[in-house]
Amino acid sequence: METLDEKIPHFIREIITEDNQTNKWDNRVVTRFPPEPNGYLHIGHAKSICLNFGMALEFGGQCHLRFDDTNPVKEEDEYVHSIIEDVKWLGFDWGEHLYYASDYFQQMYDHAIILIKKGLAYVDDQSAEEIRHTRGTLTKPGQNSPYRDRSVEENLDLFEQMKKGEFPDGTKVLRARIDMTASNINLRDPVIYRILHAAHHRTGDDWCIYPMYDWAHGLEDSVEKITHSICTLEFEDHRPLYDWYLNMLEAYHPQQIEFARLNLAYTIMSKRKLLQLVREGHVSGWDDPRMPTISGLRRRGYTPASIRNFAERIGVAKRESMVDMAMLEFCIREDLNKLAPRVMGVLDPLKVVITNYPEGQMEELDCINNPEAPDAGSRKVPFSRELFVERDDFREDPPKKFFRLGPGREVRLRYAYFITCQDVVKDAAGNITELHCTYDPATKGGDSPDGRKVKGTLHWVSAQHALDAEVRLYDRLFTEPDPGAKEDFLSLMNPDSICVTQAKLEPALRNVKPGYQCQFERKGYFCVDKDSTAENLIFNRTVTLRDTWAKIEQKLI
RNA sequence: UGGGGAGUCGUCCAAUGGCAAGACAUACGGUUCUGGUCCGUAUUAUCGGGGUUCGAAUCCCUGCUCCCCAGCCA
Repeated sequence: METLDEKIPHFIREIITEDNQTNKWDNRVVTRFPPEPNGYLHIGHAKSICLNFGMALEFGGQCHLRFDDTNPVKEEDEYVHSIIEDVKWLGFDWGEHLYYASDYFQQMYDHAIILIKKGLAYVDDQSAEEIRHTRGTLTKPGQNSPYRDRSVEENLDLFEQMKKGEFPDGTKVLRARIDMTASNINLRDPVIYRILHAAHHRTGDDWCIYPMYDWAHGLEDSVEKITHSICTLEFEDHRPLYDWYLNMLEAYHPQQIEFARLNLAYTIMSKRKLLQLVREGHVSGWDDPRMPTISGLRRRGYTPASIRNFAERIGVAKRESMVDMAMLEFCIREDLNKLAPRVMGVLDPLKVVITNYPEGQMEELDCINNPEAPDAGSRKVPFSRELFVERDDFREDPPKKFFRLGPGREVRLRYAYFITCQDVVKDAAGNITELHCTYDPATKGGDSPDGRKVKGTLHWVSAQHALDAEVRLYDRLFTEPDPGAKEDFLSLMNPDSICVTQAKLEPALRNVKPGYQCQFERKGYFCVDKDSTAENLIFNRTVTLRDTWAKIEQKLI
């Protein structure tokens, strides 16, 4: 597995290095990636995955994949499968260490009993609403529950009855007995167990009480002997609770470390909102190529290495930030530039007739597959009298610095010939339908023996040999940098986030299969979509090439 | 406004009292049969105010701004 050579220093790397020096964990490094299976993984999770697996790899440790499945009403098997697939695809290996929080339900229950016996937990009969009211506010302390001082025996008995299903949902909870006046709200007698008569995707109807995150998570980390429990910033003020539980239980006690989650401009990272996009059909699914999900990026043509490199480049810190999409795009271009074979495809075809080229003649021209990879060799591409070029490569009235085709202008057809535009053919409405050009037979292959220079080189395909294909061009999903900040984020969706065109491709692409990636010269990197068939080729544009001309043109306007 | 965090180029992110670095982006130039790639050059930053120090992004004081927390979600 290849990732960036340069390791950018960050505080977590530093902590682990220091822990190893001081022998804090007997030189063990055990991390974990603990997703809740209630949605598909996104690029923000990729950052966490790369961090957790990356640290384990770098320090010769181990990273566990653990499903934090403590809430049966939101979790589904489909999600665990997608998560497994995505983490694997990113290139990481958890070995034997695939775990589920639900595997620890009995242990968690046993530990709860220990807590009760220590007088540190009690069964509360208050309703959710009452609990909310007595919790106090940010500035006002809470009040003790009237059930707070039940005897250990009564708590034990009630808790057992809760487990046996003798109470309906919401009628009782088990709470930690900490401090209702704590300035940290998480410490105001947090709920440990709630009653939920719901089928769990793995344990079925075995349980009708389910542990809350804070109770479950520390215990999971503890039984797995995690050393560094890395999570995001919003759990910072849960750490005192994490520590309290483990201390009271006198259990093995990992160190929780928080870092800033990834925010990417012009997209959203909230699972809830992503789910909404899927459920309401604003996108085609979790793997819609416009989605910031791992599966969406994969379908879009992003490679695992590009995502890992991205994760390394953006670094790890505690300050909230918004990463530029340009960074991600740079990473995928960088990777695909080395790997992707070049091919010619015309996205918006304009017919060109080479008037002095013999009718019925065809020749096969040598084209280099990848100038970045000499070993990739070359291929033959058919050339004939009628071709397609990109409509945008011709201007009837060329602006300044436009090097492409225009009336009377000469350009090179890549690997083919120099051609000169002689005539512009239009329909009754004035639309350009065809260009009549002449070619210089002496320039075969694309070089002029007389040393004549030409400023533009165009890609092309032979009309009679061309393949038809559907090409899907993607743009950012939202029109504003931080759509997630608005509740009404749907109104910020980019109406042009997908644009479908009928393209003409060189025939070598006839048998490509889903997942195949290439560069359409001068246009961008593309991959064959999973819905593509031999009869109906479908390509997704992964990312455009850097486009200097577009910038120049932008400035002219 | 109680508690917990965070403020360094446009965007990410380094520096651990000793020359404010790198990447992306941007601009310009070179190379080029992709206006791609590659190469070179350049621009731009320590939240404000005090203090300590020979020396402060870093330490102290003070102010400001931003983020998170009042689920029987994670």
